Amino acid sequence: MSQNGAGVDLDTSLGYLLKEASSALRAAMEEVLRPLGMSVTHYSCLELLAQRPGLSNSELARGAFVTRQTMNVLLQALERDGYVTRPAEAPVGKALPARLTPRGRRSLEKATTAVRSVELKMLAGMTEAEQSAAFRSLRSMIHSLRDTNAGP
Amino acid sequence: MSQNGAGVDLDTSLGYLLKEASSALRAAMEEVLRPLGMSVTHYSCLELLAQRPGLSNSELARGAFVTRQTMNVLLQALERDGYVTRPAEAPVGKALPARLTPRGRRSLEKATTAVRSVELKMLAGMTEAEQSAAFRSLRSMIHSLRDTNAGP
DNA sequence: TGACTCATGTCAGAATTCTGACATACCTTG
DNA sequence: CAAGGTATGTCAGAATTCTGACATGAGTCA
Repeated sequence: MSQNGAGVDLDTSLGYLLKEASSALRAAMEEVLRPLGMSVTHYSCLELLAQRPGLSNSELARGAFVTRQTMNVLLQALERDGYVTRPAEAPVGKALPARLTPRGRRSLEKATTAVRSVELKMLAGMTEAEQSAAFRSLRSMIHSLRDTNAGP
Repeated sequence: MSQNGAGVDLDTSLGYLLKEASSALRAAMEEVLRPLGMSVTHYSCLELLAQRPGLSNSELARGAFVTRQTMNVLLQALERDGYVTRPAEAPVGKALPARLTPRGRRSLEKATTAVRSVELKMLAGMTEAEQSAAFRSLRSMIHSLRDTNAGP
């Protein structure tokens, strides 16, 4: 085990561990959201709108790490089901600012409770200092990976 | 900004940061693997086989965080194109141990070089101690999230 | 003013991944 | 030994997500 020195060695690869953790988190979130009939992207969209009302479709897409097109499909469904409202015309440009309806806010409440339990479980076993260290590490990774090829 | 105390607050959520980092890593890997005509799952499969020859389809699926069915589709393509070989009959049970062909090994070499550059870029700006801390943090998160509902 | 660039919303089709289901093989338990 | 439980490979269809493309609105610059 862990004999290969030339490769990337999955056992000691931070990238692999990152994917593993992310996968575990996603699975845990899906598990608690399924009883509420909500997907992770679905929840992410509502949570983003709760914290930053008026985000456009494209901004929501970036915040949820999906494409504009995917978020558009979701937003249309959320709008049709009365969780979200968008003006018929753009106040400026083409961007339509989306907002939660009372129904959307109510739906989000339960989901937030469920998701927070997952987040707490994930943080269990880590001291405050370790959590800070994790936070800094992830921020550093994200920063280093940004603009992979920003050459001339 | 960060005014909401009731929600999960994306700006301070380790879960959100985890997803962001994972997303950035995946994008960076896709970028360097695309010129080689290889997807991330494609690469993951080859890397797994290089480090643990004889893994079965199901084991590869778990290692690459996809379903058996998805990995099966990939494996059949890899076998058809001569990157991987599997015996016609299972030596024991139903599991077919897969192995890299010389061609598969050669293909993996270039990919590994590309992926390692991404991993190094991701680690840039972190001290050895910080890397260790990140490693421990991620391990802790994974452990805490395992077996969410293992109750009776 | 006019040409150019960039971001956005949206439609349509393709590609990928997943869920459901079935048959088979091993292992445990009584 | 028989029965139940678990794991595997695989097929088929559904659902999700992505890529490609187009038109529109706003800002930039000569």
